Parts: sequence; structure tokens; C-alpha cells
Amino acid sequence: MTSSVRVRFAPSPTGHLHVGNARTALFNWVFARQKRGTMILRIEDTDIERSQVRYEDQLVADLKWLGLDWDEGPDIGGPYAPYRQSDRLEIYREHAERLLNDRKAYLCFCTDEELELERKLAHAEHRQPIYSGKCRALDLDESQRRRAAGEGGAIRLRIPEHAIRFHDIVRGPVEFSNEVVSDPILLRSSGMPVYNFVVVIDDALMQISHVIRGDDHISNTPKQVAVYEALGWPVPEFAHLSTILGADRERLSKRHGATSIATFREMGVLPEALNNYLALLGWAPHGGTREVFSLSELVKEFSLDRVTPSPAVFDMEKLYWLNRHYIKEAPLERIAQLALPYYTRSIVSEMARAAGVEPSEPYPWTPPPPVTDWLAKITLLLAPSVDRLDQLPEKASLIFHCDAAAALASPDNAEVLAGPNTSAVIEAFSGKILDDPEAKAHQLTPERFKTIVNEVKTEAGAKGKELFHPIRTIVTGSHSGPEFDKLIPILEEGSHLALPRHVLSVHERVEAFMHAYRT
RNA sequence: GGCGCUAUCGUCUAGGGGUUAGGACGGAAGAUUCUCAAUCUUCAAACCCGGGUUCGAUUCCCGGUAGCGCUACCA
Repeated sequence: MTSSVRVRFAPSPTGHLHVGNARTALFNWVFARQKRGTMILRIEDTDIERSQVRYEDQLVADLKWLGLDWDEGPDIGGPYAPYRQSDRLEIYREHAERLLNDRKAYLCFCTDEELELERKLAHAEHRQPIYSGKCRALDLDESQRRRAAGEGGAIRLRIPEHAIRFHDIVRGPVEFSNEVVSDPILLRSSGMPVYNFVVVIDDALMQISHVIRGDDHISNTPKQVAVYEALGWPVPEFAHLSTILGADRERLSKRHGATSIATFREMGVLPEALNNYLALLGWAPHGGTREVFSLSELVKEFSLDRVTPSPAVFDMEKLYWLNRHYIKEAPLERIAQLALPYYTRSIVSEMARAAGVEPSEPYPWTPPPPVTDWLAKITLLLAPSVDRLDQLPEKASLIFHCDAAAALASPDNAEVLAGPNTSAVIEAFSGKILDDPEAKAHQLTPERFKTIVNEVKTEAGAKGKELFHPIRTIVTGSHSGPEFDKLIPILEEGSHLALPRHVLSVHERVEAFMHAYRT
């Protein structure tokens, strides 16, 4: 059984899908699924100057990536098609003319200059900056003649002589005095309809029951309610979602860094993390203590009337926390698969840099299965400690290259290198590795490694950091890093693989280090 | 300038006429580990201001302030 709940997400294809819109889409989607209602995607492209098809494609891709689907839309059609406003222009014109003939609207012949002057005057006199209503009293037949004669007139709605009220699920009853709402333009003199008009026509014709959107529309709502009333149509429920702000409390924009869904995807943020975080921005479950929600759990727990009206600051750290959580929770195969492009990009661009050429895209190297398996092991080892997947290559850099000279010169290692027992540890450890048959064959096992370390421990009389820091520095170039038990097999395996750049085995690392150390 | 919306730890929030004002992120400290990360434990941290109502307001009402939004023949 389907309820009569019908909601829509209605973006303008004028840019990338950003977190504010994504959150609006999410809340619409969750509400629709929860009420077993219908989710509609509608493209609001009446601004022909700024709308672009590529943005529409991008929008669709981003929504799909988030896992938010729709039941009716431009790509799949539906009973109220078309779902792209540029394909509905006739519908808008008809309704505008109807309003005009019913005397609910009138033709306005004021020029931009006149209107601009009115606004300036109102501002100077501290009055409401609304249209004077100069053309309101014009005779309709006379106006029609002027229009027919080529004097382009815009169609304006007559705002009623009473206060306009509507209900908002997140804010309660809202009332605007008619004194402060200007007679809105419905149809421009060019014949193109205006947002405040088309949105109502579409929402009404598409039987939208709940308009869930950003609160930047709240001041427009009285104009829209007036359109519903003029047309004699029922007014839907509204839910205006608060603005998402940047850390400086200003409206979130590109200036604040990553804000588009595509960017988050490229950074290796998982869609479930983003959905979860966005849901927490302005909504909390009853009790307010639970934070982790999958999309389906959200459908169960979400409640539109628990949405908070106050603006929320976007906190990247908390998103990262959720992302870490989902990275750890996800099956390794999936994470390994997602991580793969970051490694290949990194490996290839490093190769290119070494060769002195520009790295190209797509990357001219596809890792064969033994390499992908090996990279998966690296991911398993490193993924729990990254905020996002694109940090993996950086974390793994100690596997891919180990520069003994740089390690010796690094100020980070100076203290370790100067330790009282360091040289004894280095001598003992390097001697054993260089002589070890397993290590020579690049087949050193963690067990054998452990035995060697224990022998060094006794011979050099060093333990704890004194023992391990120098060993780490020899093997990885840094005194901190992942557990040896897991790292050693990765190093050894990597040294047998056909990679664009050879990965050094433990033996080779010790050799290189000692060479640099002695000179 | 006009109108509107909003106001609990740094941030996201729960709560609500009498509470030790709860949780989470981040921060600090500790435990653990050879190290970093992860993990676990602990700690610090908030009711915007002023009136009113009330025995009692952070909670209800009014005003102020601040932030944001709208103020287009943009969406």
C-alpha cells in the first residue's frame, strides 16, 4: 500500500551537488521511503543562462552514488512527466494566462529602471522594498492590447489583502503580513516563467504533499502560497531545513574547501559516512545518544518533526570519524577495490615524476591480480588509521620507497640515531639480516625476524624503544609505523612483484642503509 | 534599510518550570603496544543578554543583541 506522501528533490543544474542539497535530497528520500511514499526528481532549469546538461548528469550520478533513488524523474519518466522544467514551459504559460484572465494576476509594464528606482526610494525612506502596484489598476483589455502591440509585459500576481499563513513542520506556524510581500512576477516579459511560479505549478500538478527544502526559500513561501490560493489549489506541508554553515559561521561555499559530493567521493569518503553525517546535521533520534545510522536504519528512526530549525556548522572531523568507522566496518574486498585507484595514481605519477614527464590520466598502468592482492594486504594494514581512502598511498609510502640517505639525514631520526646503544643495535641487526638465508632470498618470515630481533636484544643489551627505533629506521626510514609482524611479509612479497618501481625487501633495505651508514 | 528565521560545551546535539543539564566529534590525561595510529578508561568544557510570569526559570512570554536568509523580469 502506498500512502499519499509525495516528495521531490528539485535541484537546479547550475553546479555540482553540494552538501546542503545532498542533505535536502537525503531528508526527502528518507521521508518518502519511511512513509512508503513517492520520491520525485525534478530538474529546475528555467534559468537558461546558468543551467547546463553536464551538471544534470553529474547530479544524477552523485545522487546514485549516495544511494538515493527516485520513483519518477527525467531519466525514468512517470505519470506527471515531463520532469524537466524547460520541457514544461507551455504548462506554465497556460496557468499564467488563466490567472491573468481571472484577474488574479495583471500585466505589468514597468521597466527595470522604474523598478530599480522604486527600490532605491523605498530603501531611502526605510519602507518595505516591495513593488508599488503601479500597474495593478490597469484595465485588462487595454493591457492585452498593449501586449499584442509588442509592448512586452510581465505577468504579476496580485497578493491578497490579508496576512499569509502556512504551516512548517520544523518551525510551526509561520505568518507574513501582506504588507511585506511584493506582487511576484509569474511570467517574465520574455515569456519565461519565474521560479516562484513554476515551483508551485509543478508541485501542485505533481501532487507533492510535503515540500522539504532549504530555509533560504522560507521568505519566498508566502508568494508561493499566494499562487496556490489564486489557483484554488490545496497548499502542501512545508519543511524548511536549516542552512549548513562553514567553520566561520558563514554559509558553506567552495571557499570552505570540500563541499561538493564529487569531491568527497574523490577523497575516499564512503557514501554511508556522508549520509550518516548529513543526517546528524539537524536531526537527532529520540534520546539523542545514538550517532551511527545506515540508510535503512535512518528510514526506521528518522522523524521530520524532530529536525532542528537552527543552522549547523559543518564539521569535517566528525565526518572523518564516521568515515573511519565505516571503513573499518566495510568488507575488505570493497575497501581494497575502492583504494586501488589511489595507489595506481600515486605509483604512476611518481614514476612520471622520476622520468620527468607529466603524469597522465587515465593512468597507463593496470595492476595485475598478484599486485592487487598485495595492495589489498596493505589496505588491510593501513585503512584503520586513515580518515579517507586517498590518504592510503601517503601512509604506504614507506613500503614503496625507502631512502636510506634521507633517513640518516632526517632530523626526525636524529635522536634515535644518537642513542647510546644505537650503533650496537645497528651493527648486530644488520649483520644478522645480511647473513640470514631467509632474508637473502627475500623470504624473511615474521617469526625469523622476531628471533633475530631477540638475538640483537641480548647482544646489544637494548630493549624497548632503544631496540626497535633503530631497527625501524633501518627497515622503514622512520622510527614509527605499522607492526612488523604484518609489515615484513608485505615488504618481502612486494620485492618479488613486477611493479613499475621495485619494492625493496628487508635484506635490500638493510644493505642500502648500511651502505649509506658507513659513508 | 525592511521583513523573516535562529540562539544549550569549540562543533553537532538531547533535554526540559525544580536535573550532578545527557551523548558524540574534537581537546587533555592515563592504560596498552617497540613506535605512530587504532582501541579502552578518565577529565575539562555549555543553557546569549535584560525584563516579565512563577515559590522557582536554561526551559514559558516580551524586548535587546548577534548570526544567517530573503529583499530580482536568479533558483
